[in-house]
Amino acid sequence: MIPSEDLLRIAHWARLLPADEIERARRGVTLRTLSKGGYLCHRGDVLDAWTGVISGLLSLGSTTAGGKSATYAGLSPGMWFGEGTLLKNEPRRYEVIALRETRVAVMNRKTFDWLFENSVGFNHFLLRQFNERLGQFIALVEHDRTLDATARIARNLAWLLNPALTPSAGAHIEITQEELGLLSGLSRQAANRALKTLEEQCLIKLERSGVTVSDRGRLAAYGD
DNA sequence: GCATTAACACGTA
DNA sequence: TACGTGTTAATGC
Repeated sequence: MIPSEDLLRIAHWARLLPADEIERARRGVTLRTLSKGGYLCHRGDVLDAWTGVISGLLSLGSTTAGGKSATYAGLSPGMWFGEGTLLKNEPRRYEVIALRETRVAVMNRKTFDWLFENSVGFNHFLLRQFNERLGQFIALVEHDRTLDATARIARNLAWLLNPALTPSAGAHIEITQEELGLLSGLSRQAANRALKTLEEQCLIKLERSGVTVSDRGRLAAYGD
């Protein structure tokens, strides 16, 4: 259980809810810290919770039988995820790993179900989030085969800062080039080259342990 | 050709 | 000192 002020700070969707629903929500949320490399869940786990990233960075991906790992998306502060698994009541299909020490907020299933059944504001948020994710998925199947390293980095960066999913995030994100490489399936060196290319085109500004995006629209459409 | 790993130099927290 | 970054060299598909 966490105070209402904390919930409002870490969960932008809470602002869509009336006071009584915020009260209900905060009672079902606990905080947890994952250390670097730690698993939030493995593939096949039944994780009975909905999760929000407070600080740090998570990667969502899978590992093949051969031990090869693939990352599908980064989860940055402000993002909430896992609703698909909860609504379908099935095991997690992916694994979620902390790329660095990460604070998460965990909402238990009972609370999630109650909000889903009773809160109009909560459902508006879920629908909006589904819509945004569907848009990303469509873009992925449309262009994935032809994307080069620079475009993959550009897309991952744009996704991490999607204002519909992380309205609290500005144009700046704290992420190392190595972490961006992990998310994009590239080595640190290749990620560095791709980022330099994007910086030369004035789409981003590189900083130590961070990137500031100057033109998110062009970044998201890079390579199209 | 483009990506990967390994290695090293450099600046900063 | 440890870490993030920028670069180069050797190697693989």
